[in-house]
Amino acid sequence: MDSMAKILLAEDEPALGQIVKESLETKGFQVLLCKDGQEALDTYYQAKPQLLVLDVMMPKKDGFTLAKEIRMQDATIPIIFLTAKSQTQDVVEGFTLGGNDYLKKPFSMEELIVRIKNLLNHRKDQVPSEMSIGDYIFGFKQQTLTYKKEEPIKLTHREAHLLFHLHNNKNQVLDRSIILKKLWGDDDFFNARSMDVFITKLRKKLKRDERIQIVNVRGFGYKLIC
Amino acid sequence: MDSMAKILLAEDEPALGQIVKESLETKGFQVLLCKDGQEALDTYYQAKPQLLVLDVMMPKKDGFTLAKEIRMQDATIPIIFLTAKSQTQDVVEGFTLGGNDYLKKPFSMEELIVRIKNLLNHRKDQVPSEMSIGDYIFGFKQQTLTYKKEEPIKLTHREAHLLFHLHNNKNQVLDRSIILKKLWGDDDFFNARSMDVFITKLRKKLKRDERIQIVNVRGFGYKLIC
DNA sequence: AATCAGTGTTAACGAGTGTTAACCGTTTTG
DNA sequence: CAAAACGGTTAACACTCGTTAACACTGATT
Repeated sequence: MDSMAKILLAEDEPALGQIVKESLETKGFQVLLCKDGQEALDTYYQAKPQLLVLDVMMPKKDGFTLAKEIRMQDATIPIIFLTAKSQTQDVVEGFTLGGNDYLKKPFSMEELIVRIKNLLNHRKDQVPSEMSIGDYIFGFKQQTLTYKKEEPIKLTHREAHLLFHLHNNKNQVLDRSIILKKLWGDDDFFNARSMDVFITKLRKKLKRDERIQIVNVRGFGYKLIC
Repeated sequence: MDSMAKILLAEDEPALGQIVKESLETKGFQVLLCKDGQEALDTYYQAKPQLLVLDVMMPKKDGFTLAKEIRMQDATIPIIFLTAKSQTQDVVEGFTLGGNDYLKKPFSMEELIVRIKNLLNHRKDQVPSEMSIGDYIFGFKQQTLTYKKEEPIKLTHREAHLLFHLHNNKNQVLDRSIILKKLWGDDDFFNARSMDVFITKLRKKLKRDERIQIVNVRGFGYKLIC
């Protein structure tokens, strides 16, 4: 299984990229090495790898921006970020949940391999594609909400991710800034307002079961009650 | 209350499973014994237990993988892992946060029972979602006050928390500074006045049942009488 | 190339929530 | 009794959030 896995590696420093590529290949992975973010995005669409290893600082498109675009296409593909130690902790942490992980440079190859194997193996188990919310069934990967036996309601990427995090923290207050960093990568005024819009959209789509509520906690965040 | 608690026990070794099941049953728990991870997952969905005791090493689906899936459904259900001593410490520790705990095999039944009771009791303290105050039903989680069969009155976050603390200390004087520190994080002049405003608001919303009163104890705090 | 549908962002306005100030009566203190 | 302290209540205010709609961007289709 692992032996066939296709890995996309985006690293702008040629020497490092080559070493990592070769090391991974000796472990039986197929490695696609890209030297900048744009090339990585193109390669992603073309080759559909099972896992991404992205340098954060890259020409043309940085790792986070790239990751966000790819997450629009695939909500669950595991991503490992390679970060320089100068990278601030909190920015990185915003990305580490979900199918993500990160490694600080310099890192050992063993460590990278362990994490790759871990993400590839446990992936299927980590995100059970369907979860129940009240009388709804929420298909995260399918991006659908199904009320009892009715026609599934389609969710957009943002809606599905937002609901996913709310559900993971159901009956607890989920901090605005945590959601914003996870979904938008940053916490600024406009993102915050955008998020409010999606809360409205989710409330509409969830209103068939009145036991389910998304309650606001002023100044802190939202709480999914079910 | 505990006596009615449903516990899911997943343990692949039949002899051990049977012993634990019977021991817990003599303590008044209802025990659902499953012999592998897959069966446990099915049983979980069907029976909705209040607590899980999972062997880590099991056929079909190991305890950690199982726990992850169940956590997607319920982020707060307490889980106790049973681990062989060969299990490395650090792997186990990754799972001990949240509502989790673990026991190294071999373990004593007393120890298991203590931990079960501990987790079940703590949990109840954490979220007794509904409590009755006179003829009202106070939904703390839902932030509502329902008088008999009428339309629920909505409470704001502050109102709900304030009432929650008053109710937790009903018929006793609750010190001003304690509430202020818990709800406002600090005890200063302005917060104190703000709190008085909320007391007024609560009194209004509680006035349908005249047996309920929020009495001021000059210089000390408030007392909820019901 | 032009149009269209889907998605996400920005803007604008109104409603909800919490804080502060002001005024009042009551109780305590000197 | 007068002054001070305390608390009740209301209203004004500032800030946050809910909601709608317009707009921008992307891909797909014709």
